[in-house]
Amino acid sequence: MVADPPHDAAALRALLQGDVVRAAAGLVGCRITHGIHELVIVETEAYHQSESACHGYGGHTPRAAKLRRPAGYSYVYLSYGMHQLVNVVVESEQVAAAVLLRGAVALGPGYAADPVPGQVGAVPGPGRLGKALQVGAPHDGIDLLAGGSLRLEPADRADRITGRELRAGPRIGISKATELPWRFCLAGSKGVSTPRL
DNA sequence: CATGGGATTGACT
DNA sequence: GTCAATCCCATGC
Repeated sequence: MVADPPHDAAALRALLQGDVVRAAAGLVGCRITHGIHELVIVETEAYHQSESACHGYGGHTPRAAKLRRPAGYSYVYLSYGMHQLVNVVVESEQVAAAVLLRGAVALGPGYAADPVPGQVGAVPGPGRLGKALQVGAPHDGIDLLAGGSLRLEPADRADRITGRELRAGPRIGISKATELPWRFCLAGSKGVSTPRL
């Protein structure tokens, strides 16, 4: 499997409006920015209401409603009482689905722009990603495609992600629907959490 | 209304 | 490898 992230805003929006699994694969290589904090996404997981590991599984609960936002909105929630996990809501408002951002490589102040092997600024793990981005509860429900302070951006050609090897495997830290290979990561990136694929 | 289990991580044995 | 920290929310009485 080869990484092929969108390189312009229209392609990014179209990706997010489509299938959640393809969106998860396509977000690897895209950037997420919050003020001066800028990350290249290197690991993601797909979650869909049709499978039991998803927060939107099994009906219309308050939590599930957060996954039924328009494509491109954020879903940020507290895990284990201490980690802010960042998701990008995808597909339509009729469907509860989102992509969890699990790993990244930091750009910007103090970091070297080197998303692939040997890099500085690795941000492996969803908890670390939320912290590196400095997001929390106030950032839940934000339109990430609206050009605000917290925003999702297409892949930058300079990052040289397109064409690199993308690996798929089972999702991490869940006990249900573990058979689905819905975790995606950029091979060889130190921004990928353990266990590496 | 009370309870228990996480889409985790870092420190410690 | 094991464990605690810490809180939202789904589930069950």
